[in-house]
Amino acid sequence: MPLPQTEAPGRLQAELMSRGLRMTHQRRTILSVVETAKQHLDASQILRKARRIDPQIDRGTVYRTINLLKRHGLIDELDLMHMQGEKHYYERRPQRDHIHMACLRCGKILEFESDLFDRLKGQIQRDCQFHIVVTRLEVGGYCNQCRTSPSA
Amino acid sequence: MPLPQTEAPGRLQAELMSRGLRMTHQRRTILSVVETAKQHLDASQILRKARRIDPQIDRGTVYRTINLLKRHGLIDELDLMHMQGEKHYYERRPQRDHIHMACLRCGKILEFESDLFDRLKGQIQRDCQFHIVVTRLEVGGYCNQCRTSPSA
DNA sequence: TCTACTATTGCAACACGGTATCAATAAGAC
DNA sequence: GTCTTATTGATACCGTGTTGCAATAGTAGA
Repeated sequence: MPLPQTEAPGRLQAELMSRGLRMTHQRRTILSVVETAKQHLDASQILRKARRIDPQIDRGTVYRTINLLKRHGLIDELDLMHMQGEKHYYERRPQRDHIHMACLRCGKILEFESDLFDRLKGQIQRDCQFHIVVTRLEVGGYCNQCRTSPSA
Repeated sequence: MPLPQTEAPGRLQAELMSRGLRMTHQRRTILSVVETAKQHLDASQILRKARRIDPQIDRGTVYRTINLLKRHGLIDELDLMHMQGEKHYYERRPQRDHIHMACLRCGKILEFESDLFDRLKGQIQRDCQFHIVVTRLEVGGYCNQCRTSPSA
């Protein structure tokens, strides 16, 4: 059951098309999965969700599309402190960078935006004369519940 | 050619012994490699260097020792923006956290300490009520030379 | 120094994320 | 519709990291 071709293209799809890339229905499917994701997905989760829409989709195509989106700066790759295995997680690149905090006990992922973080990036650019393309700040530790709950 | 048993134990070795762990000569060898490393090493580099000292050392032992050091908070694991493959790099945990900057063109790794970073961590602990165990701030971009050199 | 206990090792097989190759297919321009 | 060529699916492959198990070797205690 392919996506209806008439569907209003999401931002990712519009971005890729404006860059002159071919919009295959496999790509459309994968983009819609990434675009509507409620949490951070890894490659195999993206594949699974994409196959619910188009069961023929291949693993390789998912990896190739992820790389395409990465190269175009449309998604960010996260490790989330490698809490389970060595997989990577993806999210649409946000307007403003944020920090990911992973609770080492319950596995919850928290996000946090901060002026200090923005200023720190400015400092890096200035003091190190380093032109920043992408940043990744991940923090491992214990969230409020896990810190304070009985058997912590 | 095993390390002389009389060698003054490094800090890593002393730490592990003080925690009551068995000090095998394989561990001593691996610790000495990690401790004397001039740059960030990945697991297979650690194995190669360790085998120059003790050719019998097994890959599994290297991974087990790395995990041991990680669990005890004695080394930090880095991704260095996955510039080549999915391997991880290791370094002794420093007194003060620092930022890693990876040049996407020449591959150079720069390190940077910053008060702003320290303050940001404080803010995270306070505002998010999150108890920080480990942080990793990695930045990908272009270093000064690569930004300004002709064919950049 | 010897003994006994058990953590640790080497080995080999495995799990898994991700990549490469290549013929077949299908976007999209004309 | 036709043609060009980017993209796909299939498959084999690579490298990192893990696991199970019998053999080995630290270490504590006598």
